[in-house]
Amino acid sequence: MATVTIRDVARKAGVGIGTVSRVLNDSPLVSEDTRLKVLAAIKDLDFSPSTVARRLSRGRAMAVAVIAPFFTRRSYVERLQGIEHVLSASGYDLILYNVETVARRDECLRSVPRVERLDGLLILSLSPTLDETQRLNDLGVPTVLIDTSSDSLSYVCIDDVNGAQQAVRHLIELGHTRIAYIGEYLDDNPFRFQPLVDRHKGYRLALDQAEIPFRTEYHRQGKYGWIEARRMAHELLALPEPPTAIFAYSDTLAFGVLEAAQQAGIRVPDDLSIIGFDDVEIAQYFQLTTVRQPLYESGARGAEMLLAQLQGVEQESYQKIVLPTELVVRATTAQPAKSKTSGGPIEKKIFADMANKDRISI
Amino acid sequence: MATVTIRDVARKAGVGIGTVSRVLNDSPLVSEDTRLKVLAAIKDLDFSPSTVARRLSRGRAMAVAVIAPFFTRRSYVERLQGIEHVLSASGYDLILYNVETVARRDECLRSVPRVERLDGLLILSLSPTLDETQRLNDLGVPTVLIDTSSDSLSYVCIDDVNGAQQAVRHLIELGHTRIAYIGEYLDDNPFRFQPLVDRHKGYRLALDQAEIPFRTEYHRQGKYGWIEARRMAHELLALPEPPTAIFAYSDTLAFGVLEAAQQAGIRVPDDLSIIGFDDVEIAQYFQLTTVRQPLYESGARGAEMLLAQLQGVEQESYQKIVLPTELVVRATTAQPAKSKTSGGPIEKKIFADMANKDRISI
DNA sequence: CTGTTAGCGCGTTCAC
DNA sequence: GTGAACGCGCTAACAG
Repeated sequence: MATVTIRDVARKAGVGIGTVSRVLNDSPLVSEDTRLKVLAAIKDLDFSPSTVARRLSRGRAMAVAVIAPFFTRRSYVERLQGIEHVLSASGYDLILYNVETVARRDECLRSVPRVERLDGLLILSLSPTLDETQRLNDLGVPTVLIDTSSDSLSYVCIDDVNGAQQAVRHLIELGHTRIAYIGEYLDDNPFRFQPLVDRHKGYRLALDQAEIPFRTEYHRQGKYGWIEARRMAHELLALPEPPTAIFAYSDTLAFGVLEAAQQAGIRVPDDLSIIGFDDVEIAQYFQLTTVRQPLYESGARGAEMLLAQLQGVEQESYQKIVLPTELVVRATTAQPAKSKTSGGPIEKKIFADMANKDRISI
Repeated sequence: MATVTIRDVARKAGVGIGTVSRVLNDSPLVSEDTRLKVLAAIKDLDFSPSTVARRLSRGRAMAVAVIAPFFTRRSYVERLQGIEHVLSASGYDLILYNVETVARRDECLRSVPRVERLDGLLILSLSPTLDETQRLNDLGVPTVLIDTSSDSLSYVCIDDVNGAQQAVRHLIELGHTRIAYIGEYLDDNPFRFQPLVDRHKGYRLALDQAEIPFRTEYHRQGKYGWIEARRMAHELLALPEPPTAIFAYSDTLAFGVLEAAQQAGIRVPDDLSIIGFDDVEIAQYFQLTTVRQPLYESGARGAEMLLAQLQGVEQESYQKIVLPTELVVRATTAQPAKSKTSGGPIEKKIFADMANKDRISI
C-alpha cells in the first residue's frame, strides 16, 4: 500500500540514500559489502524504483510513443511486432496511439510529441506535414518514420513504385496484357498514405514500359478491405473483356479478389492471375503470389534507429533506409489461358520459406 | 530545445507559479483577467506541462498498462482494439507489454505494476498466481483480467467449457460420433492459459453427455499455429478410422485443418466437418463454422471496468463479467456422409453478419 | 483570488 | 566509499 521508496531501503540497510541509488544503477563505487546489504533490503521490502521519479530527475522518460493508423491491420501488426521486440529488449516502454480518423491523426501529431513525456517517436505510414515536421524538429523529439519518407526526418521505408512494378512486370512476363488494378481511393486520400499513390504509379509505369495502354475500366478503387475488393473484382470479371490478371494494392484486397474468382467459378491461376502486395503472413496460406516487403524488419529497424538516436550523440544527420521488396511467386499467377503452351495449371505447392514462422501468427 | 517550464510561463505572464498551475488544471479560482494573461503566455511559449512531473506530484500516471501474450495473434489484436478504443477516448495512455516467454511473463507481472507508473493494469489471458494476485492487491494497482478469471480480481471472460460444448454438441446433433479434437499441448501449459484446459474439458463433457466414448487417437496436441494444426489433421485423416468431424481449439488451428483436408482431397463439409473457436475476422472469409466470442467487446468492457475503478470510489467489490459465446454455423459443418439423407453439400453462402465489419480488418 | 512553500521519488553533485 | 544536500517540473496546502 504505502509505496516503499528509496528512503525506506536506505534506512533498512542502514546506509545513505545515495548509496542505494548507486546500487540501483550498478555504480562500481560501492563496496561489495554494503552492496549486498542494500540488495537484501531491496529484496526484503520488495522495492523497485519509481520510473516516474527516475524519469523526472534523469530527464529521460524511458518510453517511446508509436503512432499507428489502423493498427489492427495485419501489416501494421507485423510492423508493431518488430518495434515491440526491440523496444522491450531495450527497456523502453511502448505507448501506443491508434489513429483511425483524420482528426485523431492531427491531434496525435500535435499533442503526443511532448519532449518530457517520451524519449522518442515512431510514426507508422503517416506523413507529417511541413509544419508538423518543423515542430517535431523544434521540439527536439527524436523521430523515426516507418513506411513513409521525409527529407528532414529519419525513416525506413520501401520503394512502393518499384515494388508495384515488380508485380506488374511479373504479370507481363507471363504474357498478360489485360492487367487490372484494384486499390483504395486515390483521389481522396485523407491520411495521405504514400503507398496508395506509389503503387498505382508503379502499375502505370510498368504498363507504359511494356507499351500496354492503360485502360480506365481496369482501374478500380474503393474503400479498404477484402469485401470491397471482392465487389470490385466482380465488376472487373463482368466486363465484356475481363482482365486476365489483377494486381491488388495489398494482400488483403487480393484475398477479396480470390474469393470473387471462386464465387464466379473462375479458376486461379488458369483463367485469372492474382498478385498482391506485402506478403502478410496468411498470404502464404493462400499460396498468393505477392510482393514481399519486410514488415517486421521495417519496425525493428525503425526502432533500432530511434534507439541509436536516443543513446548516441545527437547525430544531426537524418538516416534514411529503403528496404528491398521481393517478388514471391506462389500459386496464384500463371500464363494467361490463351497463350498457355502446354501443361496443366501450376501445381499448388507449399511455399518453402518457413523462416520466422514462429514469430508470426494468423 | 530548452524545455519551457511552468516557471517560464509564470515569469512571462507576470504571475506566480501556482496561478499557472491553476490555469492548467481549470481551477475556478482564477480571475478571468489573469487567466487570459497566462493562457497567452502559454501559447506564446508553446508550453505544455510535463506529464512526467505531473504524474510524480499528483500521483496519477494517466496511463494504463496492458500485458498481453502474443499480441499479434488475431484474437488478441481484436481485444486490444477494444481496449485501445475506450482508453483513447478517456485520455489514458496505453502502454503495451507483449509477453512471449514465461520469463517475460513473470518479469512483467512483477515489475510492471508500479503504482506510480500507471493507474491501472489490464492483463490478457494470463492468470496471476496467488502470490502475484496478492501483490497486485497489496500494491493497490487497480487491475482487470481479460480472458481469465480470478476470485480476488475483477475480470471479464467467457465460459470456454460451455463454448466448447456448444461446438461439439453441434457436431453431435448433425449426427457425428467420430469427433476429433486438435489443440495446443495440454500437459505442458507454461503460460497456464485457462481456455486450453477448459475447451478440452468442454469437448470431453459434450462427448460424455452424448455417451460417445473418448478416443485417445482422436485427441491431438501440438504447438500453436495452423502449420502444426495442419500436420495434426493429416495424422487424423490418415487414421484407419478417421474422424468425420474435427473441433479445433481456435479458428487459426481450424484453418490448418481446412488446408489439410484440401491437400488430402477431402471435401468439407461433405466428408469432413470442421469447427473452430473465437470467430476471428477471417473466419467469415473461410465460411468457417465456429463458436463466436465477443473479442472486441471483452477488451472494451474490461477497459471500461478499469476506468470505472479508477474514477469511481474505490469499490472494494470485484466485478465479474462472463460474456456469452454463440454458435455461428457457416459452411464447414454438415451431416456426416453416411447418415446424409438427401441433398448435396451445404451451399457455400456468404455469412450475412457484416455488422462491425469496418472495425476489423484482415 | 494569488504568491509561496513543501514535497513527489530518484539521480547527481558535492564534501566527508 | 559514502552520506547529505539540491534539483527535475509540477501539484497541493498555506498563508496573504
